[in-house]
Amino acid sequence: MRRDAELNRERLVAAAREVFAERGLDVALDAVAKRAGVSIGTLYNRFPTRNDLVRAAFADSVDTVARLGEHALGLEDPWDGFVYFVEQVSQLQAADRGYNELAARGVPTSEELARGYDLMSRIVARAREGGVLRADFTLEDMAFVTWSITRTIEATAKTGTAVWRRHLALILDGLRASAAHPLPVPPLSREELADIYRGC
Amino acid sequence: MRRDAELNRERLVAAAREVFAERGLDVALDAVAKRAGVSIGTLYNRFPTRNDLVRAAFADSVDTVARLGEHALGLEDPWDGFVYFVEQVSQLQAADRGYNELAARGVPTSEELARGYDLMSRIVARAREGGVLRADFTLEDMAFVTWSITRTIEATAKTGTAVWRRHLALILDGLRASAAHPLPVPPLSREELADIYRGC
DNA sequence: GCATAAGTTGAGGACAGCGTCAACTTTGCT
DNA sequence: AGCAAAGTTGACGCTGTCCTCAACTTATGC
Repeated sequence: MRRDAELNRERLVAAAREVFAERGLDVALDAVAKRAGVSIGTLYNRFPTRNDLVRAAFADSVDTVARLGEHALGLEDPWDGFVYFVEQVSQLQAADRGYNELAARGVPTSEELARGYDLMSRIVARAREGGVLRADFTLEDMAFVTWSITRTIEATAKTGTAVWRRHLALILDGLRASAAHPLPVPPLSREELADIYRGC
Repeated sequence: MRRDAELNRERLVAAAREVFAERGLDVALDAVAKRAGVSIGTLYNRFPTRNDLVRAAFADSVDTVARLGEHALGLEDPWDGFVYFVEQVSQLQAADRGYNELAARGVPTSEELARGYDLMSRIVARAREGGVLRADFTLEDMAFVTWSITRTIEATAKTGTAVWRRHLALILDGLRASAAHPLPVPPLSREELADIYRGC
């Protein structure tokens, strides 16, 4: 790739990060091109679909989450690890509208999801086996947590305080083994969830 | 109002109900006009803004919810009443995409909200005083419940089973007094919530 | 039955976002 | 320096939705 092309690519990704964070994933792409100081044609040349751009813009968020997951697994108490992970990810979502929307809708690619799946799977399993997380809670149920927080962050974005923390605390209280009452319906299957995130 | 005008009005409202239920509140309005068998001009003549149409279309949903609320208050056990109400409203949401979106965004009018507020207020207070609903749960916290379910219904709409029931059960488990751990942040104030639903 | 107010119609202007492509500019190799 | 390949540009056509309004149709009271 030519040097100027590489530079423009970087500018575009940086601009996309900013614009997505401020205005969400559905912004008009000219806004990104404009902020990058590059023509719309160049944007399309480099990123033929909006998704290509989204993926590029959030590539390092994926890394961040992976790091958070590793750290969570490093904490001695499994429940603390679980809580830590959920809280930190929610924090990321609260700070970045684009990332929040991404968490709600899912990325239309399974590549990096697989990585996150494995990590979360371990965090959940460990917490469950530790005995504090309720026994009937599955990895797929994490989607409920994410979706919930996602919506509350969205709705309360303009509020001064981080009210989502209150919501999250209420949710977590329902996930403790000590709070558990029988659940009426089986969890989503892995395929169902994958379909949802893929948009089928 | 002339007889034909009245008829067209009814047709439009009926069409709006159907179309909103199927495709959400953001459908192109020609779709509604078309289904009503009426020209787009007539639609705009009768309902100058989209909101006017939405309000008309969901007028009786508001009544339904009121009836559910009354019934909930009639149940002897306060907690059962609370659960009944939340479940039934969620059911309505699951059956009608438009209503689900309405619950998520709020109606840009405070008229009928006031009525719902009063009713929910009583349901929540009674359950709290009954001792099963946690003492630190406020009316405003109900928004968290609604938002959560709203999102899950949306995401899992194409799924065969009513997975939202599982999500709701998890939520409810966190609302019991026996599950309560201290909450980190004060609830939304009534004004904050009103602003959110009004879209400020 | 006729006049007139009430109501309807749908073509069309305004707008916003998408994505393309032929003409132009820049890079970097020789 | 010269040149081919790589890259950039932005005006433009397309699509979809909104909303209006001048011309037309219909209901109703007399």
